[in-house]
Amino acid sequence: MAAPARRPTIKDVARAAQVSYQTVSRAINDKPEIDPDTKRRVLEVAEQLGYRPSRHARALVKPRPSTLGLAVPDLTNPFFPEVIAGVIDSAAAHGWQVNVVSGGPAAEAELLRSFAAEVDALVGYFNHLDRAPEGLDIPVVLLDAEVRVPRCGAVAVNVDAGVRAGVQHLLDRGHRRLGMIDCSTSCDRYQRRKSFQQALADHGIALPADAVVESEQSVPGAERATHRLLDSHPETTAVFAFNDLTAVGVVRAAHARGLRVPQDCAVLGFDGLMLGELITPPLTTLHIDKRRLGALAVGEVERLLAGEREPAPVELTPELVIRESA
Amino acid sequence: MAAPARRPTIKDVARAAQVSYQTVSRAINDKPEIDPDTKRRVLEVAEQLGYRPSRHARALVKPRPSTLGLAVPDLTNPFFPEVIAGVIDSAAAHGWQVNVVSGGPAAEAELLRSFAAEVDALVGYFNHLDRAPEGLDIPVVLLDAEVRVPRCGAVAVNVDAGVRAGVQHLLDRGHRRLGMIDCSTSCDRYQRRKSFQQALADHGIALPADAVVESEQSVPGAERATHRLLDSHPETTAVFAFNDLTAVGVVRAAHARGLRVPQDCAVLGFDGLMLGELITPPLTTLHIDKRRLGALAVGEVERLLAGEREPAPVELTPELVIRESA
DNA sequence: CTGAAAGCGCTAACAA
DNA sequence: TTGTTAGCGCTTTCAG
Repeated sequence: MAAPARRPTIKDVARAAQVSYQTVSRAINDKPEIDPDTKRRVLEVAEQLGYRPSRHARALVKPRPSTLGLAVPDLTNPFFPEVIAGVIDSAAAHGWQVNVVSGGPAAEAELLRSFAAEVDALVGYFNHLDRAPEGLDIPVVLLDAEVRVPRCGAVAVNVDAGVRAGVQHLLDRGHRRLGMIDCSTSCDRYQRRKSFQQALADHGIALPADAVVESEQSVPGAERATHRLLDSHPETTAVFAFNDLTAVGVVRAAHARGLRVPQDCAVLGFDGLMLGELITPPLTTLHIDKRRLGALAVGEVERLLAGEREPAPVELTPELVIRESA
Repeated sequence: MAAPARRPTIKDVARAAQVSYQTVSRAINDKPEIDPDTKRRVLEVAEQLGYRPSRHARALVKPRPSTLGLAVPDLTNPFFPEVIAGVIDSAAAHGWQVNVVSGGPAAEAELLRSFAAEVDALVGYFNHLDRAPEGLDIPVVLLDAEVRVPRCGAVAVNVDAGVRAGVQHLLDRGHRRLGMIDCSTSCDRYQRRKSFQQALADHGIALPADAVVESEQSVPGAERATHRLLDSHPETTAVFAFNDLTAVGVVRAAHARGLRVPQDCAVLGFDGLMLGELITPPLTTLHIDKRRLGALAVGEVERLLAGEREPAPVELTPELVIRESA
């Protein structure tokens, strides 16, 4: 009968090397109290047997966090991969792995339950959660959360500051008839809209209610929304888009209507994606340092793991990058 | 003295519920041999205590693969997030988590060692590995691997077929003076170049050696490379780009030289990124179903896990998508 | 239906 | 320097 394809354990190594299995443990863990020769021999045998310690057995004995769960709504939106990269890089510095899940709202509830069971901490966008993921005793860091959740870390983008900087820029350029393409799918539901309305109000600029139009968070969705906006408000000279992805849609719709960007219709994005630099005209946008966002989230995980109860929410302020679209 | 913040274990639940801890096990594992009432009560207590079973202890007792490692070279390249999405989705169907690592070649060797220790299978792009990752007894699936590696699964893109379809298209459009922007960073090092040269040779079209120019895999890199190409070969009427990212660079460089695309200089991409649809003019490209690529890779993992030794390499053929750039 | 006992692979005491 | 003994949290026999 053939030997079972079972992975070799520490005991197999011990047997093969003619030592007790604790000695093997010492060898592979680089402990001082072991004879160099024995160690070398043990290591050799281990190598030869293809031995690799079981992470589960190890984790059982010395429990320390090893895996971080990261939930993003949509890998297709170029915003998120950069956040992921930021998380992965900083997590690596702590020796943590990153488990990524990506799923729409539907997946969220169910997914999260099983997912969370497998990680030592959780960071992510939880759009449709009014409160913290329930029954989790692991640290949770919310990204762009609309509300503060007790016992959860949070890193947010200072949308208000960003929107105000954008509005200021548009006003500086002489625009008075503004419109907005907004999306409701984000965690900071309507934050951009509220800030936009408030900023204009503060400047005494009128904004018809239907000059803010709702859109899917996609290029074609934004194109349709823009047509609706410009149909009802052809006098619009500048459009504030929910993000760069939708801004691209706005530009396309404007072009389709024979409008020049920015002369006839200025377009302002949000996010600062590479994509925005590449289209014609290059997008003026409120740039967010997405990698840093990810890194900050990991920082919060660290604090939570260290026992901090209610870390103050961390904020990232977008920076106006003026290119050609506005 | 305050209670330690230790996570409740199965024993804590047992104590609280006044049963033995095996009974708790039965309850949480939905075993038949348990009184419904007891079960409900136990579950209640567990819930209330915030009990969650330890994945490590579980995995120790019933060893079954739970985590899949996924290595991609660059999260910033929009190609990879889609592959990741494909992997995550199919992995989820198996109840597997996905650990993502992203790292350049530098990270690769060292990273991989520690990374691989934590996963039950590995799929990814291993650019600079001539042979399979060593000393891994876990299943490995290579993406776009240049060479077959014993005992490893592989899913590859049929670059040759793609390139030939692209070349055919260019020739059909009447182009005879072709150039290529190639990158060396990929796993299928020089595969595109070789196919390109061969395809042209098969059609009896001359291709000067320096009409294939090497580029960084980035937009600005491709811009520079294109200028070099067009400086030495101003007669070029069509450029085959390594991928869509570089194709964007080619288009920009052409525009910068006052060339119209495609009239003065046609540009053909590879990959089929959303980005390509969004730029001006929209890119004609060889579209790869990236999600499917990821899904296929998971399929190979499954086979390897099932004990198959040398699965035949799986191939995906790019599809020509004709838009406006060529 | 429920409890007791063994053991998964490993590390950390403690002895020798 | 090495081996012995526990025990991490859990599932699975096997008795009761």
